[in-house]
Amino acid sequence: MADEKELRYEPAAIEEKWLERWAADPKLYAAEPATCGKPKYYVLEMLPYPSGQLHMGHVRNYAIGDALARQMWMRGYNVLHPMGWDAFGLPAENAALKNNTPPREWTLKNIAAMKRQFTRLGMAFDWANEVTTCLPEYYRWNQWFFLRMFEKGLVYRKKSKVNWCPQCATVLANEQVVDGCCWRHDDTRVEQRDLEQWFLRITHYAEELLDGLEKLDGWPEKVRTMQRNWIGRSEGTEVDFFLEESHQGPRDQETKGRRDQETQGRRDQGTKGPRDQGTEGPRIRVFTTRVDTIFGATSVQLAPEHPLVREFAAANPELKAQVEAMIAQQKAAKEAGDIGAIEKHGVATGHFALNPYNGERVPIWVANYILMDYGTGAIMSVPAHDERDFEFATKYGIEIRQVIKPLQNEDAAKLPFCSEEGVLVNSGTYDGLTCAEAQNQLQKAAARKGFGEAKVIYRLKDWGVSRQRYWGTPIPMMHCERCGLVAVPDAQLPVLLPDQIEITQQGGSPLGRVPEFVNTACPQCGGAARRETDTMDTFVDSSWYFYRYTDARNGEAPFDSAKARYWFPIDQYIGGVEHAILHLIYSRFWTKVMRDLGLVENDEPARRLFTQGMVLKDGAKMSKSKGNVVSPDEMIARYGADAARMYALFAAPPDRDLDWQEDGVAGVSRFLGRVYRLVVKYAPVARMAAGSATISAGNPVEVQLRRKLHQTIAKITQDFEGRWHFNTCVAAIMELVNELQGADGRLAAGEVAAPVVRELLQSLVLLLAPFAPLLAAELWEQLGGEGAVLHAPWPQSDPALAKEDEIEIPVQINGKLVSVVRVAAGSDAKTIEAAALADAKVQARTAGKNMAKVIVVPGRTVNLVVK
RNA sequence: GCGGAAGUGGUGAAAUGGCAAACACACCAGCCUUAGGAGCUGGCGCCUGAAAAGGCUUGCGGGUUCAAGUCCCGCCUUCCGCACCA
Repeated sequence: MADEKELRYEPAAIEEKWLERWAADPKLYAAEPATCGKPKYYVLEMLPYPSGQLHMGHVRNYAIGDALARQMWMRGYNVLHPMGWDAFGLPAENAALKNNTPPREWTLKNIAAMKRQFTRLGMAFDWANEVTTCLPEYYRWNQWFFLRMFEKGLVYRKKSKVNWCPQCATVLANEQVVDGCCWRHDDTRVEQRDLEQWFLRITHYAEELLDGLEKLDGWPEKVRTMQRNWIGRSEGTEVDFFLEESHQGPRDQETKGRRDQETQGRRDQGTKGPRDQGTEGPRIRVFTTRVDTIFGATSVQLAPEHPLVREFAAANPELKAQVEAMIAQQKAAKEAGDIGAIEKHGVATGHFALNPYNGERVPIWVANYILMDYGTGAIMSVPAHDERDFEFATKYGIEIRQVIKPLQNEDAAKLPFCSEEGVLVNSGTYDGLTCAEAQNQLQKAAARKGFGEAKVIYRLKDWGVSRQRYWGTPIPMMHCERCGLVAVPDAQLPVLLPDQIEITQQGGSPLGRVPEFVNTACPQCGGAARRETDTMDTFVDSSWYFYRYTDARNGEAPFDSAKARYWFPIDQYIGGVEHAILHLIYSRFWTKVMRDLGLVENDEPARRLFTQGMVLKDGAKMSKSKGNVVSPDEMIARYGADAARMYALFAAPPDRDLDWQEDGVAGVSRFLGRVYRLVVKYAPVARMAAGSATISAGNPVEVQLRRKLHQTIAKITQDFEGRWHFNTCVAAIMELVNELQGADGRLAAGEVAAPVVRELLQSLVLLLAPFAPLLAAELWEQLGGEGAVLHAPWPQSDPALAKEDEIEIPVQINGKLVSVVRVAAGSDAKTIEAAALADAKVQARTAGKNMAKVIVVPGRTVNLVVK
C-alpha cells in the first residue's frame, strides 16, 4: 500500500497528462458512421459566440452536455457531440473600430483562444466537424438557402419601419429591442426609420409552428408557452365598415360627433342595410375577435399611420397637425420604452362610417392605442364590452351601449362586461343568441353579403433578416438597371465578403463603400449591376448549424441528407433560456423549410430541450461593469478543471440559477483529493484481483459497502434518464466515498476481499467519469481498467445487492413522530404494527387510551390514531 | 395588467403525500504535523433548560388527509417572459 502521507492530489499534473494523451488521439470523441450498429445519440449544446473568453455560464452549459455525452458513450451509444462558433456579428466590428484589427482576424484569434479553454476543461467534442459560421465554406450555404427560399416565394422585400440603433448604426429586430433600447446598449434609445428590408416569410409556417409545439413534449412547458404567446394566434372576423361619402369640412368634432350618435343610435336597426348604401364605395376593414358585439360599436378607431388617416389629413390641416403630434408622441414613447404607460387619446376625423349590419352611422376617430402593424390597423370600438374602448369612450363622451347581457349575475351588469358568457341584446334579429352562436352567424352573414369573413391572425411577424453591417453573410442578390432584382446564380456562390474594408462608425452599409464588391455584371443581361449590400441577421447562421455538424466538410451541399436522416432529430439540445423564442423559433422554421425542400425528413430539429439556469455571483449576473466576473482560467489554475466543472453541477440543479461561490469549488476540489487518495491507496489491492476473480457471498462489511455502491449506481443511472439532478448525483458519490472512507480501517486490515475492493473502486471511478473525466481517466488507469474510461461500460446496479435487509419505520401517534422501530425489509403490515405496538415509548403514550385506528404503510410509516 | 417559475438553517441546497434539513460551504471544538489554501475526529435549524428533556419550525392565512415542504383555495414577496395584440 502506498504511503498516504505522500499522496497529494495535484490536479494540474494529472489533468495535463491526460489532456496530452487525449490530444494525441483525435478519434477519441469522433462520431461513428451510421453503419456501426450502435444506437445513435445526438447531444448538442448551443454554440458560443467567440468573444475570446469562456465565462462561467459556458462552463456550466458544457459541463452538463459533456456529462451526458460521456455517460451515453459509456452506455454504448454512437454519440455525436460537436462544437462550433457563432462567428458573425457586431462585436467583431466594434473590436475592429477599437483596436484596428480586422474582424476576421479578431474572430479567428478568439476562436483559437476559446478552443484552448474548451480543451483545457477536458470537453469531449468531436472537432472533426467543427463549424465556423464566418467562413465562406459555411456562409455560402446561408446564401444557397436564401436563394432556395427566394425561389419558393419565402423571401421578399418591403419598405418598413425598422428599429435603428444609432450606436450600432444598424437595424434591430423587434426582439433585439429591450425596453425601447438596444439589446447591446441598454443606454441607447432605438429610433424608428423607414428602409427597404429583406424578409423571410416565417408567417407562412405560423400555424405549423404553433401546432408543432403540442408534440414537443420533450421541451420545457415554459418555452412552449413563450413560443405560443410569441406566435399569438387569434381567431376573429374581418368586417368592412362603409365610408360615408359626404366629406365634410373641419368643425367642432367632439360635440358634433356626440350629437350624431344620440340621434343615430335610436334609429331602427336593420332598416338600412349595406345593400342600400356604399357597397361599392370605400371601406374600412377592421379586425375583431368579438363580432358578436358589433351592434355595440359606437365608433371606428384608426391607427395614426392608417392610409385613410393620411387621406383625411390631406384635406384637413388641423387634423393633420393633430395626427402628426400623435405619431411623434408615440414614437417618442416607443423610443423611451414606456409605450403602454402612455395615456389613451384620440381625435375625431369628422368622417363617419356605416355599420354593415344595420347601416348605423358611427364617427371615425384616430386613436393612439391602435397599432398599424397588428390586424388591419383599424378597429370597431365597443366600449360596453372592451376595457380599452371603455376607457376611451368615457374620456371622450362616446356612447356606451350594452349589447351583451351576462348569463349570471344579470343584475350586477357592471360595464365593461368583457366575458363571452352572455347573450345578445339590442342586436336586432340576433337578440337572444349566445356570443358563440352570434359570432358564427354574423360571420356567415358577412361572407354572404361580401363585407367580411372569418379570419385568423398572428402576432408573429415575418423575419426581417437585413442588416446594414459588414460582418455577416452577404445577401446573394443584385440590382440590375435593366432586369431589376436578380438572384446570384448558384454557380457564383459564395458571394465573398471582401477582406479589405475600412470599418467606420458611419451609418449605412459598410459594403456599399467597397466598389469592387458593389459593381458587378448582371448574370441575365451582362450589363452593369449593383450587389445588394445588406448582410444577413446572425440568427440565420444559428438556424441550421446543427445540420452542418453531421457533414461539416461537404463542399457540394449544405450536408448529406442521408447523414442528417441518421442523426436527426437532435436527441438532447441544451442551452440558455434566453434563446427560448428567437433562436429556437427560427431553427424550427428553418427545419420546416428544409423539409419542404426535401433535404430532411424531420419536422422539428430537437426532440428534447433543456434550458439551464444562469450563473450568478453574489446574486447578480456577472458583468464587467459590476466587477463580479469569475474567470474559468483562474478557477482551473487554482482547483483544476474537474473541480470547476463538478462544482458547476453540484451547486444547484442544472435548471436553476447558480450562485458561484469559490469556497464551494475548493470543497469539491478537496473531495476529489479524498477520492484520489482513497483509490490510489487501495489500487494495488484492486489490481491483485484482476482477471477472473469472482466475488463470494461476503462478510458484513463487504455486504454493506456493496449495498451502498449498488444503491448509488441505481440512483445516478436513474437521474441521467430522468430528472438530471446532477447535484444529488454528486452528493450520492460523496456519500459513497464517505462510507468507503469510514471503512478505511477494515479495508486496511484486509477485511474486504480484493475482488470486492476492485468492484467498489472501479465502479466509483466509472460513476465519477461523466463529472470529473480527467481524474477518472487517471484513476481508471491506476486501477488497471481496460481501455479508455470513456468506453468502459457504465456500471449496472444489482437490485438484490442494493436491497436493505432491515429498515427503520417511524411511528406516529396522531400524526406526531413518537418513535422509530426496526423491522426486516419487506415486512408486512401486521409485523410492522406489532413492532410499533411493542415499542416502549409507544406503550407509554397509549396506555389507557382508546386506539381508534391504525394506519400502516409497509416500508414507510405507522400512524396510530388515539383518543 | 396577463402568463410562468420560485420562496426550506448563517449559505448553496435535499426530501415517489410518510422521520424536514441528505450532501456540501461557513463556523465552533479537538487531534496531527517535515505548518498546508493540507489531513483526521466531533459539533452545528430555532426557542426554553446547567443538563436530562421538552416545545417550535419549510413566505402568510385557510382547507383536504390518519399524515402536507409536497395536493387545493386565497394572499404577500422575488425573479423571468409578454405587454394598448382589438
